[in-house]
Amino acid sequence: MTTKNNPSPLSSLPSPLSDIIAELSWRGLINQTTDDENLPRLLREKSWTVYAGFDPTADSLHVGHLMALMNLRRFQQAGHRPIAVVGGATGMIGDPSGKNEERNLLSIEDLQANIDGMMPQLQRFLDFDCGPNSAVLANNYQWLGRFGYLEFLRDIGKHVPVGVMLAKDSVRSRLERDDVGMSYTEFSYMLLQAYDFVHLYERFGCELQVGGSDQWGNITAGIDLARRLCGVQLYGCTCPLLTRSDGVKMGKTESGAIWLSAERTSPYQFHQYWINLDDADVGRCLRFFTDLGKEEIDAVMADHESDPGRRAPQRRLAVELTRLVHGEEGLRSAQQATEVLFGAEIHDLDDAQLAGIFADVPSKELPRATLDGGLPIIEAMVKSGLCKNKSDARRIITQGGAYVNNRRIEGIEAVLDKSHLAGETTMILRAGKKKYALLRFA
RNA sequence: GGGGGGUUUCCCGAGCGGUCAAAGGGGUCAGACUGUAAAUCUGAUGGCAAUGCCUUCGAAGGUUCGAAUCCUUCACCCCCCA
Repeated sequence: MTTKNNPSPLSSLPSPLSDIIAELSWRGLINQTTDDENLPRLLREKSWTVYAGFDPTADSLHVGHLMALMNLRRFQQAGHRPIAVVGGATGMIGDPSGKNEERNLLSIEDLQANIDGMMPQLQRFLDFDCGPNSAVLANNYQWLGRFGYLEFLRDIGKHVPVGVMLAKDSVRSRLERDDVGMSYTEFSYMLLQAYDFVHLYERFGCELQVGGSDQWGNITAGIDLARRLCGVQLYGCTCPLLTRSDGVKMGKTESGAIWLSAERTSPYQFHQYWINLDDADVGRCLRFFTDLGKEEIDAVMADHESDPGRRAPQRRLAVELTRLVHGEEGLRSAQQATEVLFGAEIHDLDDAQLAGIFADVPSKELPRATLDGGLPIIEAMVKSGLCKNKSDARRIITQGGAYVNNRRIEGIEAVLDKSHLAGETTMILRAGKKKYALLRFA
């Protein structure tokens, strides 16, 4: 996160207790609920407390977490109270749901670092100062950490039939495989999450848990436990797993996940990811990830039909999401870099533009003297990080994919000198259509 | 315990003494067309001081002028009979 803690305004709140299920439903955000019949009505009758959990598997959230986060946010906008739970305890165990092999345990230090990284990100999406439905941020280590093993077995484990646990998808799919197994530790994971739900019910009156479709088993485990332990009926609601039209998990690229932290994925890269989204996916993403209403999304998509070349929905999506995740500042720098890089041939850059670009686009600094004798283009491509070695650079140049300041370089013998500087000290290299890097000669 | 099959370049998968940096496909990358889209077409896809040199075909040795290909040992995987 580049900018401060000002979650974008929730002032445009729909009137309290609008029909949240209907809202999620037209957005395509409901995979299943535990009570299709009554939940919509119940959620209109009073303000609920709703929770979603996030295990600290990395020091940043990524696009894959966005759905659940936006869900919590929408519940808050609809007048409910969201609780974002960081899995300080559950993260120590590892959720087997959706995983096809046993995971390595994280060290306590790593876990803490991950929690520290995720907390402020979670805060961006929710409003912590809006009266009775102000968001709550919690760490389940606070209540799970103090449990003794025997105590847990007596108080919690006694109420959970193993038959039911074995029937859960997350367990069954693992047991059916003969190449991997499942440890007792991971098997127990669902009990911890089940108890989370019970605890949040007792402590905050939380009656609804939301999450991805892979969380269904864990959510229903919590509901069962609450029924046995407290004699109450809790509810669950899952959203679909988000994949792109080509089957790849949304937010995954060749080079890894798209993160929400500016250190891992710069605002520019983040912005670019959405700009480059397939036409086939962009409509869904607008519904999933933005606060835009139905009319507005329909309008943008209609615009796209009549003039696809403008790629209005991708641009709109990129703007909305970059602003939400990186703030106005991050958005501005991403847009500025985009404008310069994807514009025409680059001649003169002013300092303001440079500052914006340098923050975000991969850049390398080289001694100014490098230019005196001339810098072979092959070397420049490698030094900038655009090409992984000289053969690679040769290939790209030969095939016509190398550009300096948006002007194609012809011939692998080309040598760069001061005349190639786009500004005082900077050259803009490009490999292919959209991979940029800056070289600064200081 | 006995018998058989396998391990190949990012992945799948051919090759079974020289013509093998290794077919084919997938992926990836670049180009053309477009729209920083998709589809399609074209090309590239071990490295380097580059018409040559070096490293690669599970690991280590060996045979040979020459080994991914043959032999030996080891490791891992699969199948069949116990």
